[in-house]
Amino acid sequence: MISTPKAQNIPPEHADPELDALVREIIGRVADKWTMLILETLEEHGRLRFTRLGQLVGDISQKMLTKTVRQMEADGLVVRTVYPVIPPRVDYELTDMGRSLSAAFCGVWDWAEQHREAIMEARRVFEGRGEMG
Amino acid sequence: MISTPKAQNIPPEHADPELDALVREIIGRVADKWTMLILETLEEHGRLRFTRLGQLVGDISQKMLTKTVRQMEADGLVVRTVYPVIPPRVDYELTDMGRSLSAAFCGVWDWAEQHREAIMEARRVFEGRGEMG
DNA sequence: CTGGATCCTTTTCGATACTG
DNA sequence: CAGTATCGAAAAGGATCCAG
Repeated sequence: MISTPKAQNIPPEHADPELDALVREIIGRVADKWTMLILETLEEHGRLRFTRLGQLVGDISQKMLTKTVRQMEADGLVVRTVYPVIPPRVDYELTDMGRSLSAAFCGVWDWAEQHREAIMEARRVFEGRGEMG
Repeated sequence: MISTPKAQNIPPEHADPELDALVREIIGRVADKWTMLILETLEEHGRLRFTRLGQLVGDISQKMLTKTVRQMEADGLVVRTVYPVIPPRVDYELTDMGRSLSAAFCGVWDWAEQHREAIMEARRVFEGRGEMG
């Protein structure tokens, strides 16, 4: 690990180490492939059942779907509604906070779509220079 | 893995499976904790040397810093400048594309800062309900 | 100083089997 | 249907040593 000597000239607004650590932790959870995909799917399709959500997300294992959606529920991004019926039925839906995060991620999705060709080209150039494996 | 039967009513603009896969792959790479932190650090501080970049990013090992920054270079997000001096000096700087991605992520950083209290509260409530380990 | 190479631990993830 | 439990493969990540 790289040593951080004294954190010298940090601007006052970024000075609080605990707050910064919390924001980092949140980013670490939310800036996740599956979280983003599930967020987008629920934003687009609204309330969904477990299996249907998995189908629409795409290549996600049931294990990761369960885990991610639970974490999102714990963070207040989705609400989980269990119907006491047989066979069981569980619906997932974004909260207002979940929708606001989805909106915040819109810029990243747009960026990815708009720059996909430039990225492919950059990779070709990099490959051609013979660097990396 | 959850089976995706036929992908029935997908809107035409999201129909291309190859394009969608590519955008997904890009999201998978940029929606990464280290990538976001390095992006932010370079956006805020401008051109930086390897060690200094690591210090400013924070708790990152040299291995992950090297790996992430190489990947970002391959994708055209940063330029790496090697000075033929002893001891060696290598500078990292965002490209225009890197800066545009940083801008796209701004909304997510703002979201994390603005909702940190709501998230903590949601976690307390969830914990109190006794769900999850 | 900037990493590459190596070893080792931890975490992630998928596949499978099983339950209410 | 909506999970939980478990196993093993694979990837992420850290620590250390070494070279140009």
